[in-house]
Amino acid sequence: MSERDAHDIEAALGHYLSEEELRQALELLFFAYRDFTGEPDAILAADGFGRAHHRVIYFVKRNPGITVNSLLGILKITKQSLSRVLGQLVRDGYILQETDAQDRRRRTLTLTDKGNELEGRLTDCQTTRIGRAYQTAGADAVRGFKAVLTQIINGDDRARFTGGGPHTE
Amino acid sequence: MSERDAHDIEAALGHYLSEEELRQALELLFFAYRDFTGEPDAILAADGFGRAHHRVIYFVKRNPGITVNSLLGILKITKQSLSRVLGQLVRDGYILQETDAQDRRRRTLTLTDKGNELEGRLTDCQTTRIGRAYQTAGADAVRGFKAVLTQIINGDDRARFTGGGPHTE
DNA sequence: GCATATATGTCAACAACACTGACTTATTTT
DNA sequence: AAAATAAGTCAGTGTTGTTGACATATATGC
Repeated sequence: MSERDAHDIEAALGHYLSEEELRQALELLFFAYRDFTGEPDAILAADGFGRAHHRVIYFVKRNPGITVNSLLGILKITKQSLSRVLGQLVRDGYILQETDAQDRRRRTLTLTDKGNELEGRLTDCQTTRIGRAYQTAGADAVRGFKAVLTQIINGDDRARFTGGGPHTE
Repeated sequence: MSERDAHDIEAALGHYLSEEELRQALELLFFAYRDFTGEPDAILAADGFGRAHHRVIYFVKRNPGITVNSLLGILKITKQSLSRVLGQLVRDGYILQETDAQDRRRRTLTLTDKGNELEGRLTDCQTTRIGRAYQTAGADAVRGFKAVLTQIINGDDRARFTGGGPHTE
């Protein structure tokens, strides 16, 4: 069967979106994510950290006072995986961990000055890249970019982007 | 300083794109990529494979007869990292490796029937997700999605998406 | 008050996946 | 014949995820 035949059959079955079109999307996501994480990874490696540390620092910055459990909910990794990374960041003075006054079982997490400094350097890499892409592509494209990415995200986390600001539950 | 003041200062400095706007993009990429890779990861785990195997299978499917070196250029990992994964896939009968007739130093890679079957199952997960997102977001949004992602990709790989079909060099 | 649930932390073992560095073999190019 | 290229291999290391078992402190429900 030729490529042409395959396409005809696809169309006949009502597949408006060709396999080629969809595969292009897979590849865009692969290459974009690869390059998007490349620069921060290099900075982190210099401090002896990895991408997991970046994610923790980022979401603590975005959700000051977040609890360990909420962070686990965002990252969708195990407690033991987070513990190793979070423990390092607390020991090395990037994250401050305090007992919550309302519920003394909980530990609230906030960035120290040192943590804020590193977070800024890491995030700058990425916002600069995104900012350039946004400006080149234009405001209309940005709306489309956000609309499609929002739909790619599983329903339970999609609300983070359809409502107001960041939230943790 | 209030949030409002911060925004005013940002605007005064000519930052058309607010930090909030750009951080939202970072998060969209994080959550979308996390969920985008979640289902295939589960399928792969059942076969004793990981995400690295998926990438190899995918790009061999897309570039039949690709050489080891070209694959390294796409994945941007070391020869030793690829070797482990590729070796498994060849041994387990997912990928066929043949000496190139033109240049006998080269090994060309193609999927076996077994490899094609697995590739199909993995890609189906992802194209279904993307297809749904595309249909919900609409054709206009899809153009924006592609435009922004293309700009996020480093210049040397951007041409993959601005010209014709897939290529390997 | 006591039982239960929740939040957190920890120990141990394991696997996937990336890295560096050093080296070999076969083949092609100059 | 020498140099460059393509591929493969061996050894060691580090990050990041997993499972399973268990411990401690605190809060909540009856």
